[in-house]
Amino acid sequence: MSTTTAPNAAPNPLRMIGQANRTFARLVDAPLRELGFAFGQLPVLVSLKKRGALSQAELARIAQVEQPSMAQLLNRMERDGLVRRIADPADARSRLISLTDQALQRLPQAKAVMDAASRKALSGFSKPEREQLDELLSRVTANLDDALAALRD
Amino acid sequence: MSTTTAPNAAPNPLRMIGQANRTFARLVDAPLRELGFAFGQLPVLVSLKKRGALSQAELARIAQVEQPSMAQLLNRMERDGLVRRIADPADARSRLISLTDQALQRLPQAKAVMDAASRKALSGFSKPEREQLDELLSRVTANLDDALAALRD
DNA sequence: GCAGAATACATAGCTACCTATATATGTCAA
DNA sequence: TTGACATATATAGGTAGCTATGTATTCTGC
Repeated sequence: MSTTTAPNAAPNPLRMIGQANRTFARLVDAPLRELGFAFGQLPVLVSLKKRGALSQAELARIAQVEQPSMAQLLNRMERDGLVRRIADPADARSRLISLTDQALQRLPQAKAVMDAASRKALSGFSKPEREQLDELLSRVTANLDDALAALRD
Repeated sequence: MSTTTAPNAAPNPLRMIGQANRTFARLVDAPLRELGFAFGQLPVLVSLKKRGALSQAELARIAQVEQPSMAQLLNRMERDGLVRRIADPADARSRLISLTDQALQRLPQAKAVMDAASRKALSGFSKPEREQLDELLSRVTANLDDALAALRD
């Protein structure tokens, strides 16, 4: 009946999800910071590398965060020399975001850090188990997205 | 080849975990706020109800957050009249945290909000699927905790 | 061709985490 | 019994998200 490892009885999956998320972020924080990056920036960096210059709105949609969250993230990234915002010739409201050379050069190392942490998170998982986890998690996120969308009516 | 629902190709489980966590928090945010509570407070509230007055350090351990995170959370909870800090007669460094009557009265409704959101998140899951998810997630969190502990040597 | 709706972004202010570091108290061993 | 270490909390400053709201531009229907 001891609870040395699990301080709380109920293994609520949402509690574990929150815990996993924070622990993962802590795990990659220091090595990413050494490279000049931060945890939340990776989806932006990867998308910009893959797809070239994008608008803030597109980046927010890709990263699935709200527009002000993306605006602030890009502010920090611009401040840190990872990203440039240049006026969109086709739309005066918008600016196109693109990677700096520095970001482009160091991105592979950052991806390696993320991949290594992901591998650690899934160590001991067979391929069917990984697939099972992906499937169950995507059903959870779909359910949650539906429930949130139902509120926004 | 359209990507209307999933804007990003790779179904990285850690990405989905982050997404699930944020969507869950957004889902319960408004109803909890209406009750005078917030998302991060629930582990504290539940623990204090179950186990009586506890120190800040114990609460941090239970909620699995760092001590300064818990200190700030308790500051906000005290400000909002949910919690009291009284000097620990046995240790002048410490203060014991306890629930106010207001928090105690409204807590059942807050738990109902959380439970309803959890049920939504897991809707369509059979009992074996829920158990599978719990098991896979607890292995992920254990792996991540181990990896983080390995850094702290 | 223009008024109103929609869109793109910015800003303000909040929660909830984190690391690093400081301060006060307790504990224990020489 | 006192000095060194350990423990409990506080503070400073940062990231990353959120809602609500404001402003500038574009689009659209009449």
